[in-house]
Amino acid sequence: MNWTDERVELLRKLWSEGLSASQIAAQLGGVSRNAVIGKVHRLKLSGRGRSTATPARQKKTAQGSSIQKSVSRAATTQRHVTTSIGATALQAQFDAEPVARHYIRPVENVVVPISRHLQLTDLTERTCKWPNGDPLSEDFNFCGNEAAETGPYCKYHARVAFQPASERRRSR
DNA sequence: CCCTGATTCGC
DNA sequence: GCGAATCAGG
Repeated sequence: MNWTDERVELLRKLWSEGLSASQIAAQLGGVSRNAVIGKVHRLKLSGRGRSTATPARQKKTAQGSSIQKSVSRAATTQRHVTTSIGATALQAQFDAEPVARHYIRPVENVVVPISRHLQLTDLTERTCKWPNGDPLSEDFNFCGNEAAETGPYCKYHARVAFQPASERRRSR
């Protein structure tokens, strides 16, 4: 899979929108999240808004090769920045979301991979059975992507179904 | 355990 | 340039 102009453009867009590398990889298709991250770095747009302010690291010993123990941590200008990180009150303002407002909400804030339009009769044991839309509606369909052995859903839908806590960390 | 991005390095 | 493997952290 090459990085065509369109794909790079999409990558840029999604990345700037704050999507995670794995999500972007899922949308682009045919690439791993590592590929996305690698590309992001190559494009020099690693620092997005913020989220994982991971400090530069320096390790890694190639795969079972030489053991480079670079112990160069001497010249570290220690600065005691008086970070006044507001121990922000946990009470954020929760917008009261009337359930009856716009009830046809797109399911999740998580971007779904390809989302095919499979009908109920098209489902097999290996297809993700994540429902899209209103079951009573005509355009109701299923994800249909490859489902994991661990469940009826594909990797991404399984995530949105079972782990809302993990990613709620990052503020959209 | 799940996930995230960051880095290195062989290709 | 590409991305798997790995690392480091939440």
